Amino acid sequence: FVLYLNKQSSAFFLSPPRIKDEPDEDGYYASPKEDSKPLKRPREEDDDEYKPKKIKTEDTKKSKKRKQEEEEVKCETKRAPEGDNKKKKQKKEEEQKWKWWEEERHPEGIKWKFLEHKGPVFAPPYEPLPENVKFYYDGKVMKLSPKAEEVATFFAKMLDHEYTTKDIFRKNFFKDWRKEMTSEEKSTITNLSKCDFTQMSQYFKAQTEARKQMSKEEKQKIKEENERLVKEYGFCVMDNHKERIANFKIEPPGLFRGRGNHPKMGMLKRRIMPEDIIINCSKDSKVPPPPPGHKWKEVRHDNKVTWLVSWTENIQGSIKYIMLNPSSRIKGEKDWQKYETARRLKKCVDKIRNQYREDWKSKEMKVRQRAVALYFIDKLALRAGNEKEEGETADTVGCCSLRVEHINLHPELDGQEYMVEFDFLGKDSIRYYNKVPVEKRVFKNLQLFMENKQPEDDLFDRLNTSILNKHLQDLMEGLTAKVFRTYNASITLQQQLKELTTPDDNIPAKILSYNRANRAVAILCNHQRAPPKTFEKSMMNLQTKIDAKKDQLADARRELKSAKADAKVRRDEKSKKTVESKKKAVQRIEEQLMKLEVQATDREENKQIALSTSKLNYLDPRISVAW
DNA sequence: CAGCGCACTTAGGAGGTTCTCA
DNA sequence: TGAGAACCTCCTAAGTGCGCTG
Repeated sequence: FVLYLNKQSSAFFLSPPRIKDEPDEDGYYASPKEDSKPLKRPREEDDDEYKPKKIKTEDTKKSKKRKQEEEEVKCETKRAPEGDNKKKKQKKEEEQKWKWWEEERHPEGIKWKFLEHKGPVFAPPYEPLPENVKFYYDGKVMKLSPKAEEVATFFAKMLDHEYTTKDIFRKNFFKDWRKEMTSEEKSTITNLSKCDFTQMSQYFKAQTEARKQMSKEEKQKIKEENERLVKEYGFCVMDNHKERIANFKIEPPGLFRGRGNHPKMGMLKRRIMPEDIIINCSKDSKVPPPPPGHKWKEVRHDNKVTWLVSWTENIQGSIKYIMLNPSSRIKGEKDWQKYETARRLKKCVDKIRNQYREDWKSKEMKVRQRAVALYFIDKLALRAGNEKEEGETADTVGCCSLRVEHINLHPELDGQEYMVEFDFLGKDSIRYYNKVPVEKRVFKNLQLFMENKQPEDDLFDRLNTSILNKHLQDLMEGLTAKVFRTYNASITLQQQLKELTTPDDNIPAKILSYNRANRAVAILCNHQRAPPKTFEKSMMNLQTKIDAKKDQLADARRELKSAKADAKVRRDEKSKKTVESKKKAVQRIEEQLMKLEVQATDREENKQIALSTSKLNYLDPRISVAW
């Protein structure tokens, strides 16, 4: 079953249950028996460590003992006298007793004690085009300076992409390209439309093709070379453990590809040099040397953060980081904490729901807006919706940043009362479109919030994420808007799995059920994907197969019928046997048909839905394991 | 309490690799 | 065995949320 889960969540299967991982009163996270044993994480300094194949289980006695100890800690906490400060202090002490596999936990805020790494891998230097690949301006051959040529190749490589037809993209690109030109080039090249990149484009296409056509040995060689690079730079040592680094390669230069309608699309992402790089490692480690003839921007020793390398990117001026792989302790632990917070929310979510329902009646506008927004976040799993700088990014919104133009109120629609129609672009400019019936009070409140406002005005003008999260913090320690998404995603999976699966289903049916449960979550979270380019065709192929199977089935049935009739007349062993084999054939074909139909359903339902994001980030893996 | 910087999580697309089935 | 589908990994953009400052 582990195969159905993304490998990147694998840290979970290896993490010892530090507090009781037992089902609560509703059977939430009911674990199989084996699950209660602590699982040992192989810690040899092994090249394969990041994808451990064997999971050793610790001996049961020891685990029982540990469990008892943890239980005692818990009980003590429970018996502890009330009083916030004391409670908090005790909680901190309790936290300090937790272990990440027989290890001391760091004091709060400290992320590591020792960190050593080899530094980043820089993008390969630019290789000038061969002489025979020409660039034409206004129909005439033109030899570009290396710098201008490099930037031109970025554009040429994207020529087939829709991006290069967009006005903003072209404008931004041309502006930044001109900055890289010599004054001579600048005076000649004044119009992008007169630039002919086709030879460059063809050259790169030929290269891609050649790469595809390479022999097995050559491909193997490249693969080995990559593996060597990973071996050398892809790992670091953090607190006695060798850990895999997620992105040890510095992003190569290129043209910025924003998502959606991004005002900066096409701008030049400049090459990152060692002089841009900040190295973070521990004082007592071997500091990675900068490339010969270069210097780092800075070397620091900050153990309150998890990153190894950072630099400032030139498009938005934001900081980029090199951090560890999801299989690392530091990421896995954080991930686990996230799901534990979601589990804590489960315990008080009813109270919170009652509270926000009460708040819909509040005399204070601010409180009402907060309550309605929270209702949306809870019911529809919307994102928080931080403010963003206007004109710097694509125009997308979340809950708190919804504008009047993003919703439509229908007192009645499709035979239902109090319908709200949402239509806005969310993260990554993915459209959120949904029609939902809401409670009358919510509907009336929305009417109130929209009164005397322009379409481009904020729906929740007295609210932002910081106000909302401060309120949530008061309701439960560690509660923020995003916790609702995690909680509702995981609980939906659990409920759907329970509802959709029957123990005696066959395997394809169970897979379909699991995918359907996963799909319910993906729909809730609005995780979409572009339908595969060959979707229609592949669907048609499948349908042809199904039709053929159906014909085959009809034939087989007919044959069975005639065999039966035959057997009735002849009454001999041979004809009886024929009937039996024909029967089996019908059965087999029926099964095959069923399998195909299940496949078709699964694929059709999955056309525009991406299951991976929820699997990776929202579904507590323990639910899947338990199922 | 606004505004900003920083750190970290969540996201879809591209493109390569592996699997499946006729 | 080969084509096409499915899957996986990498890449990097785009979110969330916290803490500091004035």
